[in-house]
Amino acid sequence: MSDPEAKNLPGPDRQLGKQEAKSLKTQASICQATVACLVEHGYGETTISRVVQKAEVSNGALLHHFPSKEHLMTATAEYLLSRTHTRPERQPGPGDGDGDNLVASDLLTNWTYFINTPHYRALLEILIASRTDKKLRAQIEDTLHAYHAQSVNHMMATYESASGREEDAELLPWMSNIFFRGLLIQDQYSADPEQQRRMVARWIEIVAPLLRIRKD
Amino acid sequence: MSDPEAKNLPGPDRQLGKQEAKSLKTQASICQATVACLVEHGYGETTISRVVQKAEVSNGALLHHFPSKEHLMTATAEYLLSRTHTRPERQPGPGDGDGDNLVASDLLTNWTYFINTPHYRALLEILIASRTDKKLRAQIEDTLHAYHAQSVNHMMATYESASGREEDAELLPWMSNIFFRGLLIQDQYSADPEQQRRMVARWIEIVAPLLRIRKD
DNA sequence: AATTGCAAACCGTGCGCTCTGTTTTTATAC
DNA sequence: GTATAAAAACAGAGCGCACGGTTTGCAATT
Repeated sequence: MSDPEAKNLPGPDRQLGKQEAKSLKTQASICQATVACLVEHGYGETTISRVVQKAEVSNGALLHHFPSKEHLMTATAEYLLSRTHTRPERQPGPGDGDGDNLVASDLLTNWTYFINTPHYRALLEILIASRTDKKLRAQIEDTLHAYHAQSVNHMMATYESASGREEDAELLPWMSNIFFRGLLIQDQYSADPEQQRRMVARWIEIVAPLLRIRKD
Repeated sequence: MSDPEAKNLPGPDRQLGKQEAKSLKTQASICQATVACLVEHGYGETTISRVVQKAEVSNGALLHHFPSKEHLMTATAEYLLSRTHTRPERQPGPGDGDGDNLVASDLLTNWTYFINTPHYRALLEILIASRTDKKLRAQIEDTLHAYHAQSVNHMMATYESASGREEDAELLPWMSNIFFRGLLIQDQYSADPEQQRRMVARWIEIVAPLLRIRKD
């Protein structure tokens, strides 16, 4: 039983005792359950008792870690964003020689592996709810603004304008995000995946020639 | 808004007695109050009691006309759609000679006087809620599908492709709608109206050359 | 007389949240 | 090492409240 658990790992991971480890584990499983409920039932029907059931923890456990529903949602949003910041990097295919195809495949990757995913759907549920739920918004808006700023910075570091307009480098990627988001909302009630794919393709076809990947 | 024991008169305006007139008036004021609540508080916080308070009617009156919250929302959606189908027709300005400007001004009109309005925001609230609220969706999806079909028809009757692709006539106006919708959702938590205006302008600038107004 | 339009008290349910108790871990004294 | 206390991690019954919806009553209209 003599376990000197003082494994001084260098870096951000400190020595974490048994309690801390278990705590983090349950928190993670609660957040995952929240994500699942958001995807399956939407924000309005995501109740604490449902999350508790899904995560197979007790009511008390959840409220112990997240003292209110807003805290739970904020934590879940941060959980999602932390798993999201490491976007899948563009994998240049064999035939991607010129800049157009690079941008196009990057945008398509963004849609396929970043936006059109359960994780992003869950995040979008929280996002949409936070527009009108004032208590939630008060809790979460700092997180969302930070994410927004980071996204914009990432875009401007990745792209530059190929159309002769400097502003396009910031505008067009962000507009793509907005369009993709609109698609995600749209498709639920007029579900035609083929039409959706065509719209994504057309959008990329239009926007890609106006951008190129920044070299430096 | 169904009329159970209709007098089966051919004309749209029938003789309506005092009760019927009062009934319609109350229904309209309830729907207007619902719209106001949706815009101000969102779907989740739009409760029956709040609508009752706003409309200055009694609880019983509301539930008499709309036997459930879903019925109320469906009726409100139909109310909004009926006021919306008569979109403001394009008013060609003095300098709108060529087709590009016609399409551009049409799209801008669509954004300014149709989408970026309280009415459309309210409709969008119902739309978004109906994705995940199953009871609401069961009530309302026929209405929404009919609206969707009508919108597409209207588009295809209005525009034709100027890019050499037939599909653009259907695709691009619909993509504009989706983009505008995404903007509407976006702006609430990263409110920058100037940026919003720039995005609308840029999108129109990109899309307008690919379309032209159908002549026949 | 019968129906409709409306008023308002009332009720059942489910939600977020509190409260109390129990077990497990950790810090401290010996 | 052992004893002990403090604290943290749960578990679960239960509470207050607001919401959607029901019921009853009544006056105006037909």
